[in-house]
Amino acid sequence: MTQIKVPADRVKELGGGNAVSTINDVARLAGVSIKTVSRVMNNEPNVREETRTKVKDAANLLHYRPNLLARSLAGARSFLIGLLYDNPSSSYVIDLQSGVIARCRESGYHVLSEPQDSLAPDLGRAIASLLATIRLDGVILTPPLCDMAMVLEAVEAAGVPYVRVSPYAYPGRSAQVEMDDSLAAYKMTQHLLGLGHRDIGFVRGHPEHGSSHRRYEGFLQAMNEAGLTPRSDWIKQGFNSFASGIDAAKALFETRTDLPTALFASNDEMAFGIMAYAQQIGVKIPDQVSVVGFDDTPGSTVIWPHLTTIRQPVVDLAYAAADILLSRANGDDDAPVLTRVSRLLPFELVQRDSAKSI
Amino acid sequence: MTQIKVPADRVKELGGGNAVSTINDVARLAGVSIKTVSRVMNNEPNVREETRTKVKDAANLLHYRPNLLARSLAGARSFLIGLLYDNPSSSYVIDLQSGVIARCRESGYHVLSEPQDSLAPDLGRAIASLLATIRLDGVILTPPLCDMAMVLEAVEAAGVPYVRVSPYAYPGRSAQVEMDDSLAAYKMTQHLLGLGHRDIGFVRGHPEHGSSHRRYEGFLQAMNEAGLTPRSDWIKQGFNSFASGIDAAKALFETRTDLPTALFASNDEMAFGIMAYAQQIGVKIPDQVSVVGFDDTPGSTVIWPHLTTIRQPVVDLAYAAADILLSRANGDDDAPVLTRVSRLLPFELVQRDSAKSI
DNA sequence: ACCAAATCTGACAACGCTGTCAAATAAATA
DNA sequence: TATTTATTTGACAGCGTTGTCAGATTTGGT
Repeated sequence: MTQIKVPADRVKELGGGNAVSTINDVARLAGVSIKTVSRVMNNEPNVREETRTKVKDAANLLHYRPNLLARSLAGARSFLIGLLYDNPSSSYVIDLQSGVIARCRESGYHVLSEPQDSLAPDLGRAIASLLATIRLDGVILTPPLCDMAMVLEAVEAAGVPYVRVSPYAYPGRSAQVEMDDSLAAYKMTQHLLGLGHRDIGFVRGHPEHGSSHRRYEGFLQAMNEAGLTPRSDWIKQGFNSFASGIDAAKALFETRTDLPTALFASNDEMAFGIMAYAQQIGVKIPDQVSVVGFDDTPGSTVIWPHLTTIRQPVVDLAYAAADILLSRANGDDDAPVLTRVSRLLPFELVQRDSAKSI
Repeated sequence: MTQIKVPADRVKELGGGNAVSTINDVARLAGVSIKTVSRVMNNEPNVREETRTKVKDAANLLHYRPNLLARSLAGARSFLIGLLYDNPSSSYVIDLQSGVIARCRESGYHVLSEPQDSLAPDLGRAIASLLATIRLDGVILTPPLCDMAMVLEAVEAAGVPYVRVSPYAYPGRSAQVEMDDSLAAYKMTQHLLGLGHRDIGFVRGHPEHGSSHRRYEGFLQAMNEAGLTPRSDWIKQGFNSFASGIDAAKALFETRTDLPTALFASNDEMAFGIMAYAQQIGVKIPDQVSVVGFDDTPGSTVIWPHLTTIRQPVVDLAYAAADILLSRANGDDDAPVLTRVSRLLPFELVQRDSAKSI
């Protein structure tokens, strides 16, 4: 296979040693021009098969890896994707990051993690500055950043393609990936109904969060379709935190007699709060009250009983987001339609032990 | 202040428009050479104050940001730090990442997050390849990667400075940051002792994990110093998982009569398992048995009662690791001593509700 | 065997910046 | 004032790639 006839010791001299070898080393060893090496490394057409193997062999011999920075500078692509986020839960961010990185690796891309302060007044400038400093091939925006005009404007002004994950503001303004929060809440409610529950309470999520409204809608719809009208004193406003779950539980359980048989919390954290409080005052879960959450955070298998909840496909969402960016960056550049694609990913209702039939 | 006399419309023509402006635009606008602009942007000495402001004004006017990629290619630094990790818990990784990013931002650096598969046989090659592709200015290695010979060799071969976070293998081989696991376990045990406990059990951590041994040592030392000999049937081997915590609890609580009054789990996850099982079989925590953990994972304030545990300064550790790298990269390049520095950071015993006095 | 059309290949100029070194200018000294 | 010395500036050559375009080679059709 190795068709190169070069004295073995020449290899070292050409860069096989400690220093990283460059395209020039490979070209010299293979006896071709650097441009041809470039063609081979980028799988470009119009290279004779014989030449191609010659170059590949030389590259392998020298452990040659094209320098990403040089490629970016010379070419149109930077092989860098930016992930902009602002702190939601750590597991959310990590899942997001895993998904993005997984997809990026498939295409030789790398990921720059750039947490931002969504409360900073100069957020727009910070992002503009970032994008001016590093010409990213794409940016992935997550809540709450993906719903902020300032952010969208900065990214658009820089002309960098972007995808939003689970956005709720400015629909249709960009490509996006999401799951159907409303349907998931609908299904969860149906699940509770199927378990025989009729007296179902709901703890609403943070009103600033788009998904909170969608989840509540899904709940209402399922109830309506079952011919049930939720009791208003069993609907509580929470703020997605453990503490607000406790508060909601306090209010809900005030009268120790007139209790709902099931409680649907708009996110896991609040469900944890409810369960903690219930345990404190001796309300048995799920025997007296079934509790379900939403998100499937790591805590849901730590708490006892394990929480029945909705698993968001965060990794997949992130993978899909990166995929949109990369298939645009690699393949058809002339597919502006892709810019506005929207992908809807399936969720999963994971049944554990915090809800049981009545 | 603005000493530039250029017709306003010229600004646009020079790059104030949509396109990102380059060092050439600034040089032209300021009426100096690009080298002088470079000097100003890098805060190099030997530039007249007048010239400096002239350049700065021009740069501001054009919203000029030096292109990181070009800087890397031309200069000796890449302004990129790599964070290599392999999945421990998501909160651990996120904390790590936050700390690294925080420090990097102070110096205009960016972070490449590069999860690795520590079980992959070609891990060394993967890392070598990464380092050949992107000339990183430094790499941060976390457990378990920081204890693998293959990894260290790859990084050393590439000649990239690196810092290890909480390593246990190959002491002294590199710069490192860590906390004193042994001392922390010692203090926690003393805390339990101070609460009046004498019958203390211990659930050991994963034997492959260096910190597991240190934590156990700290426990033993405190017990010894108190003149106590731990009962061997109250020492259980766990594997850092929730499930192994349950298993340990099962064994420990088998005889419902002869129970320890306190249980020290080598990590939070196992403590959660213990608490879950205890709750199941009706053992009251902390009334009958006090339980403490180690790590202060997010779950510890979700579980009820909230867990008394040791807070690892993960963010600070990561910050310190990046700091070592950056002070080397920026300041004294001729400080090879720095290469082997070791920083020990303080932990914190956080008292919550899962342990009470006897 | 000859010419046009494909198919390969290479020279060379970017990309945007930093490093080197020499030239120009200002300050200090005699 | 004439020199020497320190300070400030700029020209220019890279850094390791890709893009452009022209030249060389092969292929296909008579």
